[in-house]
Amino acid sequence: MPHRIRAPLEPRKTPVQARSAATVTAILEATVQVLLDVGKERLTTTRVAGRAGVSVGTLYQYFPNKRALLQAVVRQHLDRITDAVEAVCREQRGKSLSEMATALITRFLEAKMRSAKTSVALYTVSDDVDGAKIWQQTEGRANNAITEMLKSAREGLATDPRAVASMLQGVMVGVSRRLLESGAAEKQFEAVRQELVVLACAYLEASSLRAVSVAARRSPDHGVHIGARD
Amino acid sequence: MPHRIRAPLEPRKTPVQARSAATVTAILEATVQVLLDVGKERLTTTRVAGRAGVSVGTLYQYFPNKRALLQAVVRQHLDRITDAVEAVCREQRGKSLSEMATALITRFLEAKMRSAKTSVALYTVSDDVDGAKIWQQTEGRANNAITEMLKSAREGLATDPRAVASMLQGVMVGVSRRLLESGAAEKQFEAVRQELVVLACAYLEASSLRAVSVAARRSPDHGVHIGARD
DNA sequence: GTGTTAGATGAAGGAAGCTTCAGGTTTGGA
DNA sequence: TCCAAACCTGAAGCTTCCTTCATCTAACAC
Repeated sequence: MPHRIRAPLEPRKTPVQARSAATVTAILEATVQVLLDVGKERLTTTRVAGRAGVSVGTLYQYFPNKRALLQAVVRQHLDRITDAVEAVCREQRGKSLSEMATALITRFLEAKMRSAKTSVALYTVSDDVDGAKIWQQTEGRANNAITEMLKSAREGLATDPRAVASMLQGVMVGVSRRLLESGAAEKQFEAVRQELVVLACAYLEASSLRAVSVAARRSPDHGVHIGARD
Repeated sequence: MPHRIRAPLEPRKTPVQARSAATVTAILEATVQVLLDVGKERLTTTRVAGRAGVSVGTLYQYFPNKRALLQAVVRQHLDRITDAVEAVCREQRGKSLSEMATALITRFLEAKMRSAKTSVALYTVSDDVDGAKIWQQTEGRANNAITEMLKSAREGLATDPRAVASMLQGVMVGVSRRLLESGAAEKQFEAVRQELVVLACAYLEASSLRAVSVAARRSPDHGVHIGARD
C-alpha cells in the first residue's frame, strides 16, 4: 500500500442525489465481488470501479483512498452480523442459560455461514486496514447485547456477566473463524455447532448460581478449578 | 505487493559455511524486529537486510522473495508455541481431565504471552503470506498431541477425542488472539486464564463418560443439550 | 430555458519497493 | 601460497497502482 496516509480527507463527499447513493452501493458491492474473484492482492481501485460500472475518479469522490473503501466494506459486514446477534439477545431475554447459549450460538453461526466466503475474504483484508479497531467497536456492541441477555437469565450468574459474555464471544468468534478458514466449513458445520452448544451450556452452567452450590456439595478436588475464580 | 509470483524458485541456497548460517538467523531475527518497529506496511526487504547487517542481495540469496521470508518467520514462531503444547501434553498423560485442561491452557497462554508482541505482529502478516496453510499444519501437530493426551485421561471421553481436542484448540487460539489484540493483554491475562480454565474444565467434564451418566440422572430439560450430540 | 450544483470521466503523474546481476571479498583446503 | 567455492554488495531496472485534476454531462430549481 504505497503513498503515505493523507491527513484531513476522511469523509470527502456525501451522496445528495439518488443516483450517487446507488453508485456508492455499487462500489461497495463491487469491492466484495472483486475481493472474492481475484483476492486482495490484485484488488485495485480501478478494477473495483470497473466492476461497479463507474470510473476510478468517481470512486475517489466517495472514498478518500483504498483503505477507507476496504474499511467501509469490513464495517458493513461486521455490522450485519452484529445485528443478528443483537436480535437473538433481545428475544432470548428471561429464558434459561442453556436456551440462551443454544440460540446465540446457532444464530451466530448461521449468520456467519450465510456469508462464509465474504467473511473469509474480509479476514484477510482487515489486517491491512486497521481492522482491529473496527472489530473492537463491533464486538463492544455485541458484548453489551450478550451481557444484557445474560443478566436477565432465570438462573442468574455467579460471575461478572460482562466477563462471561466476553468469553462466549471469544469462543464463538474464534471457533467460527477456524471453521471458516479450514475450508471444510460446510461439512463440519453441524458437528461444530453442536459441540459448541455443549461447550457453551457447560460453561454457563458452571458459571450459574446453581452450579456454585452444587460444587460446594461435591468432593473438594473439583473445587480447585471452580474456586480458582475467587 | 507488486510483481507476480515466481515459479520454481522456492529454496534457493542452503547455508554451507558457518557465517552464512549466522546470516540466515540474523535475517530472520531482523525481520521480526523490523515488524515490531515499523509494522508490516513499512517492512521492506532492504530495511530488513540493513537491520540484519547485510545487503539486500544477501537476503535474496537465502529467500526467493519477501513472501518466503515472512512465511519462514511465521512458521518458526508457530513451531515454538506448538513445541510448548506438545511438551505439556506429553507430561499430562494419564492425569485427570481437569488437570489436563488447567495445565494445557495455562502453559499455552504463557507461551503466547511470552512472545505477545511478536504474536500480534505476525497475525497481521500471516494473511499476506498464505498463513492459513502454515497455521493448519501446525495446528494439526498440536491436535495430535492434545488428542493423545485426552485419550489417556483417567475418566475417559464420551465423544471423539479428536473433535474435543479441536474444540479446545479453537477456544484457546481464538480467545488468546482476542486477548492479545485487545491491547490490554497484560492486565486481563490472569482473569482470562482463570475463566478459560473454568470453561475448559466444564466442557471436558460435560464430555466425560461420567457426565453422561450424571446427565441421565438429572431432570430431562437439560437432556436436550447434552443429548443434542446423538 | 438557463444557471448552478452534483456527479462522472480517465489519461497521466509519481512514488515505492521488489528483485536482479555484474562484480567484489572471504574462507578453507591442497 | 593459491584457487575455487561460498558469500556478499548495492545501484538501478522495472512493474505496479494509487491518486489527481481539468473537463464534461446530468439534474434540478426558478
